Amino acid sequence: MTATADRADTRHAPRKRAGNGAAPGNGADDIGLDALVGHAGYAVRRFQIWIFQDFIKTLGEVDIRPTQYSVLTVIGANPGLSQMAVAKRLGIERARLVHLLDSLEQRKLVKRIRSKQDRRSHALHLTAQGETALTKFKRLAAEHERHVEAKIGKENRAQLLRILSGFT
Amino acid sequence: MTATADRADTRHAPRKRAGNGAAPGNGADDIGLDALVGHAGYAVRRFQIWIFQDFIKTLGEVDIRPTQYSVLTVIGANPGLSQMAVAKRLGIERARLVHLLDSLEQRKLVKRIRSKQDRRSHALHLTAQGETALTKFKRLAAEHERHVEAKIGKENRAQLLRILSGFT
DNA sequence: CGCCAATTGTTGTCGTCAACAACAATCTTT
DNA sequence: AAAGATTGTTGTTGACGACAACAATTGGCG
Repeated sequence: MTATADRADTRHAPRKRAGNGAAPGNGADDIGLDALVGHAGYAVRRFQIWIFQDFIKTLGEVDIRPTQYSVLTVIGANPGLSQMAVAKRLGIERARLVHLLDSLEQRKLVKRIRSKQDRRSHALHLTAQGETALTKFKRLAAEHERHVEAKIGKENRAQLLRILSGFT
Repeated sequence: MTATADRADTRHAPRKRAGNGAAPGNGADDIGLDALVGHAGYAVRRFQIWIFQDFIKTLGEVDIRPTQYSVLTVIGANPGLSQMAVAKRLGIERARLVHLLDSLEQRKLVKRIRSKQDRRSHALHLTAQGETALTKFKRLAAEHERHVEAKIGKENRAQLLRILSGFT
């Protein structure tokens, strides 16, 4: 399988840049993304990764991840909701919410109370400890939000929220 | 799932009915997100999920996912890159890129060629089949992009790209 | 030159997350 | 009462990111 010295020279197409010999030393700094630029999904994905990493880092001292935070705030604002309602509202699989709540309940932040009206469902509430913790989480989340402002600009962040307001 | 074009349910404060009786029948339509509104990360996450789902669905007939598409476009625009360079440029773990390329190479869209300059690295190229396939993928991706425009508005999409241009 | 560190691709593990499927308990409908 | 739907739960699958370890190869440096 060696040989093939001639290689037929497939020079018919790409007159782009970067020849044929892999450029490992290339620091990836001058690689053109070309067609990728102009794709909303790509930019949004990269931005979302950045935002989540900053959120996780900023709320790192309290060990709260974005999804956990969203669950806590929704329960805090609407005590007594069922797991189904929370899952539907946040776009989480109810199977996934089970594990999230297991963790939050173990940490004494949330409690599940069997509903008397519908004994299939659980009424979700914050514990007293959970309430005080949530206020701290919100303070840290606000700090994270300021990081976002510092990153893209206050005005741009406001426009972003306006543009995406339909997805909340 | 269902579109739910616009659902501006900006109801004010949710009566914190401390009732302990879970409301399972609640269609989650009138649950206040409260504190969650105003968090850039939440809006961006929901938007990104929507975008990816539309991308996957629109490119479903050719079975190409967003990450695969990004790899193909980068290789197509910069033939001969090493795996390391591609991984670094797209923010993908090089370990992850291995599997992506295994799949794309199996589908005869990409080929790895041992570099003569640095025999550790592979020069990545599109196959002839891969080139023609990519033009079709780009056509479908453009269609997806039009879906985004239809969803948030042409002007808003342009602003979004401008705001997030620093993350590409 | 020869040895040691770094790089590249690869394999493997672990944890997160979305999408499903199946199930018991419980409601709702008929 | 029987049939069907809903709720919470468990489990599986697959995409994805973060690491760690490894062989082959390259480059640096004495």
